[in-house]
Amino acid sequence: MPRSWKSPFKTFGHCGRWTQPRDLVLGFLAENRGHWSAKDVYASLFPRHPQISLATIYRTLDLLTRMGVLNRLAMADGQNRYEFTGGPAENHHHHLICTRCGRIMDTTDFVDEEVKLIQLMEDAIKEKHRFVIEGHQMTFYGLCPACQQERPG
Amino acid sequence: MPRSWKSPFKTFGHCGRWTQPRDLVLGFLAENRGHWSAKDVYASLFPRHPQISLATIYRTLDLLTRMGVLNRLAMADGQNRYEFTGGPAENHHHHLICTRCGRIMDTTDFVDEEVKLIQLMEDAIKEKHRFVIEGHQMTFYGLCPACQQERPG
DNA sequence: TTTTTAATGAGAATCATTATTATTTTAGTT
DNA sequence: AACTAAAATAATAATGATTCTCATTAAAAA
Repeated sequence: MPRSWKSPFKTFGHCGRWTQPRDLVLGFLAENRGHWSAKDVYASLFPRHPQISLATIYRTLDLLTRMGVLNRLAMADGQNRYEFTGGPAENHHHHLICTRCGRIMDTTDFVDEEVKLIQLMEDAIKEKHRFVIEGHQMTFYGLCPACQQERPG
Repeated sequence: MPRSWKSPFKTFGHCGRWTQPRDLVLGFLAENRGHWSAKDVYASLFPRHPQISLATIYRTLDLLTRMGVLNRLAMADGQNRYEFTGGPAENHHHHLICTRCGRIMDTTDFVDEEVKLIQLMEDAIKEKHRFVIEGHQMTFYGLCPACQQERPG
């Protein structure tokens, strides 16, 4: 029986079989840039695809992360969140996390300067700690605009 | 009844009542610099203080984090880890996390340059995103020396 | 010492994630 | 298009970290 769906994402590297659930999960994350939990993805797919199981969402998010297509963010509340990695151009950004409401914002400020410094740091770390670096993350913690109002001085 | 223990940590700011479990938890983290999970702390205290409950460890780690005495690290495996914040001098470091075995190493390379850049970034972020920054974290992911040997190619 | 009330211990409950297993699909082959 | 072997899935149980509940204990103040 022929498939009833077409994938625009089959060009990704080897990942076993490309199935409809995998396609839907990746499609959601590629088309909705942001930082999504497994439950977010599940809830977004549920109306049109109620048969897809939460376990499959987890498996797929893990697979796509291992493939480098998604980026996993460990949050202090114990939920992981995932974001579409994108091409090299849009790839490089960092996060602002509100310590009050948990909101995550992206920032791309001073990327050029940062890339230069990171390069220096990575070389030094490789030399000194014999640690081979594959990636890095910068996270700023503080208060988002909405929460600044609500917290007493 | 007089207390049977003396705290060297009573100088910390307001935190309600300073109790023996709180003292023991803080004592452990202050004297054993590293990145410890709640269970690590529980296991370390158990031999001499088996009556202290895991729930109290969690409550205390959270309290000390909110006080700024500890720093909470969210790990991808869903476990939080805690480190003693220390004074301003030793305060500033970042983490190397091995993506294979989970080992965490500290690094203090290029702190001066990094502090300068971070200051620029924070100002820009405050201006542009109206986000008030209280702290930041840099994390490098890669392979620790031991795991470089074991991973093929 | 008495009193007030925050903090604790024990264990149940919750929440995110992973494992199990029978069934369904994919993708390659006729 | 049908056949087949292996991979992936759905459903649900199991796990593991963390939080909650509540009766009891202990800290700090009077």
